[in-house]
Parts: sequence; structure tokens; C-alpha cells
Amino acid sequence: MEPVIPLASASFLKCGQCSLGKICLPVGLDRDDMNSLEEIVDTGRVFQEGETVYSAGQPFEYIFAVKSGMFKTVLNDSQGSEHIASFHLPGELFGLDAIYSSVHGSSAVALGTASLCAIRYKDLENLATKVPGLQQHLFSLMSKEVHNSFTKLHEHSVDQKLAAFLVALSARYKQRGYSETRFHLMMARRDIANHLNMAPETISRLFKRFQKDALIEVKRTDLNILDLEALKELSGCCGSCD
Amino acid sequence: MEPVIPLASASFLKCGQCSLGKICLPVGLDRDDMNSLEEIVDTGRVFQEGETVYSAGQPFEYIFAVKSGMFKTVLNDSQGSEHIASFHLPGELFGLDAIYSSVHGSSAVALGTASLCAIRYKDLENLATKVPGLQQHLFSLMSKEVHNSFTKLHEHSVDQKLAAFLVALSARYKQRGYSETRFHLMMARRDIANHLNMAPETISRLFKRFQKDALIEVKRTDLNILDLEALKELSGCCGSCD
DNA sequence: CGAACAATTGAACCGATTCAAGATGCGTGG
DNA sequence: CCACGCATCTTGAATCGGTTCAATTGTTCG
Repeated sequence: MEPVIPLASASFLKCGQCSLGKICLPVGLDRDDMNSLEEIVDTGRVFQEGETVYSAGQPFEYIFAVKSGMFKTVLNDSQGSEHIASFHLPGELFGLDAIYSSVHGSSAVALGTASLCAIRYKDLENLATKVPGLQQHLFSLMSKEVHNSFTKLHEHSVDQKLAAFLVALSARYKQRGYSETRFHLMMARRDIANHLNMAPETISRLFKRFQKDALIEVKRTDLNILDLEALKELSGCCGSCD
Repeated sequence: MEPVIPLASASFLKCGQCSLGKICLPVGLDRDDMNSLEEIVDTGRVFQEGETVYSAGQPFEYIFAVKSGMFKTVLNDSQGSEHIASFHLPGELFGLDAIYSSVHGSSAVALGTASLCAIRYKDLENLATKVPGLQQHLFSLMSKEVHNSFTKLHEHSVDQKLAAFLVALSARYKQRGYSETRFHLMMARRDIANHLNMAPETISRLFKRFQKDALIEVKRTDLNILDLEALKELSGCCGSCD
């Protein structure tokens, strides 16, 4: 008898919208699986601007898949200053950085109205032993995250950092089926600056220059990439800038 | 009948010397497992200064565990400049950043004479489905790597970066049973500089200042940490600076 | 409409790099 | 064992990129 593979059938997860979607589809599923899945995946919690999903220091129990809107994960250092580790787009998973520890090292906060699925990590882990494809997929996801972090650590000038940030966002939107050249930035300038370790003023000046050079068009939070290739070039794309 | 758990018994891996050691010990093992393990773990390849383990672009097949000496993984960007993504100490695993892709995105090079174990990734993956503890352990390892990268991206001043680098090295040596205050840096100043995105001259000046402030003693490649707490403070240790 | 906040712009400043020597260590061969 | 030569490391002075500070404009919302 085949093991039950509940994750495959969640209404959200099965349709390929999230990072688990790819793996969920091929495994084969039926109606009966639905119920067991509902126990693992808690669909549909909605957050308002600034609401926290979890805070640093809280016990780690769930990982999260973004359904709509955007979330950010924030690190606090010993001096009390905050740093935005990453932004999370619809379909992406977050919270994986806490697996190694029993508590969260970062906090997750909604940028504007946003919703997510919560997945009990222990259940996901168990499931991954039964569904090899899921295990592979999770390894792959984390591996990619490690690789991305490595390339970010190499970035040098502010031009390069901002270009790489925009290129990466573009690629992520594209992967989820959105336009790769037109999207909303969602986050404030200050947040972008914080994330990239720059002054907000610098972001402003760079956006202006990028516009002058006909690389992009930005109006408030709307971004239109005019020359993606040039941006990639600027970012010094480390071989695989997907 | 219990599944065979070969990884548990490799002479190197089983003794807790490497990142897999922790997980290998508890799973329970016997003599018969030894043989199957030998097929997965290719023990004992020795490299000389500058020799490459793998290069960017080569197909990904193995992950590696350092037995002795030190290795570095190097990224090449589109302009042909190199960046050292990380250094790998005895007992540590590397190559996990290539899992998501079919080819290596980085190269691995020996710093001085060094040796390693090669582990066929596909085999490790298979094994992980049979040994839940191994799967957990791998998730945990990668999770920690993600988290570490996040904290590194936050570092601001050169003081902070170098302090954090030394503190991290100290912690890693400690974890492997070496002294946490006295160790060889192995790598050249230029390599440290490259890794931290700084000029070699800056490293020199910082070492001098750290010595003046009685934080460390450095003579060539020998490091003696005099005030680890102060260094941690300087690094702005993000909560868990183990 | 006005208050509060976010983004932009300009000018002064500072940290880190760069460039150019000089010192130190290290292996080689006399 | 010392002298030579190369490579690495150190040190100082000039420069540059990005930040900081301060003031202005723009945007959102009660």
C-alpha cells in the first residue's frame, strides 16, 4: 500500500503556485488525501501592513508559503538595529533559516495586506522521507538560497547591488508567471536601502540615474524594466543569473 | 527488517569528526554496513596547494567532507574577477550550493596540502530518505548556512566584518574540538580580503589596530585571540553568534 | 486643508580603496 | 650559514564612492 501523500492536493499547493507546487503535481494524488493535507497545511491567514508572522526568539514550528502580498524577514543585531534579510513574493517559502535552531533568529512582517499558508515543519519533514521528490525539492530550494547568498556577498558597488536586486526580483516574478519587466516594488525605498545596506538617499540617486540611462522607469512603487540585459550586465551576473 | 544504514560506519564519518558524524553515531550500525558505505564514501584524496577539486561548469556529482587542511570555494563573475565564497575547515562539508543545479557554480581549491572524502550526492539523497535523522541533519546544515549568509549580508564596517570572520572561525574550530582562541589562519591576507570584499591593505591595518587594542595577536598566519568577548561585541553578533 | 511621513536633492564629510614605496619573511643556491 | 631574490605584507598619502546632514518637495491620510 502506497503511503498517503497529502501535500499533493492542497488547493493552493497543488496548482503550482508555490515553491512546493512543482513537486506536488507529479506524485499522484486522490480525493482522500485532501483531508490529511488539511491537517498539515493551514490555509489562509491574512495579515495587515506591519503585522508580524513570528518574532525572533519564538519557537520554530512552521514554515510559510506566501499566497498573496509580500513579507519581509528581519534580523536584529545586538545594537538593536534592524536588517531586512529578504523579501518574500507570492508562491515563495520562508522560515527555512530557522530549521537548524529551535527558535526563530529573525522576525517576519507583512508589507501591506498579505496572506500565507502555514506548514508544520515536522510534518513536512516526515512527508519528505516518504516522498523522495519532496525531499529533493527542499534540498534544492535551500541549496539555491545558499548559492544566492554567496553571490550577493560578492557584490561591490551600489550600482551592482541595486541592479542585482532588480534582476533577481524580475527573475522571481517571471518564475511565478508574472511579468518580468513590469511589477510593483511593494516595499519602501527605505526598506530596499536597508536590505542592500545602503542609504535611502543612494537608492533615490541610483533610480534617477538608471532612469536617465534608460534602464528602468520607476514611479513611486511601480517599476518598468526597459533594458533587462543591460541591468544583468551591470549586476555582474555570476554565470547563472537565471 | 531495518534498512541498511551504511553511512554510519565509515571510519572517518563515524567518529564525529565531520558534519555528518553527529548524525551517524545515533542511528545504530554494524560491521556489515561498512562495505556498503565504502561504496558511497570515497575516502582519502589528497590535494596540494592550489589544486582544484572541481571547477565551475563541471557536472555536480559529489559533495565533499574535509579531512585535513583547508579548501576554499571560489565564484567567478562575468568580468572574470574571482570571489572566495567560503573557507572549509576539517570536518566541514562543501559543495551543497550546487545541489539545485546540475553543474557547479563555483570552484573548489585546496589551500596548502589538504585531503577530503567524496560522497556521491545521489547516494546521500537516497540514504536520507531511509535515515530520517540524516535528512534532518542535512536540512539543519543547509538552514544554518542560509542563516549565516543572512547575518553576513548585514555587516557594515570593515571592523565588524573582520571581527565577525574571526569569531566565526573561532566558533567553527571550537565545534571541531580545536582551540577557539589559538589557530592557524591558513589563508593569505589577500584571500581574507577577497572573501570579505576588502582591500588587503585594510586587513593589514585592521590586524594592527586589533593588536593595539589587545583583541588579538597575529604573527603571519598564527592567530591568538586575546579578548573573544570584545571581538563578538565588535562583530555585532546577531543574537546567536555561537 | 494641514499634519506627518516618505522621497528627493544638494553640499560637506568620512571611511575605505588605490597607488606607490618600503619592510619582512621565505626558499634557493652559493 | 649567509646572501640573494621573489612574494607577501605593511605603511603612508591622495583619491573616490557613498554616507551623512540639512533642506525641499511630494504624497498620504485624518
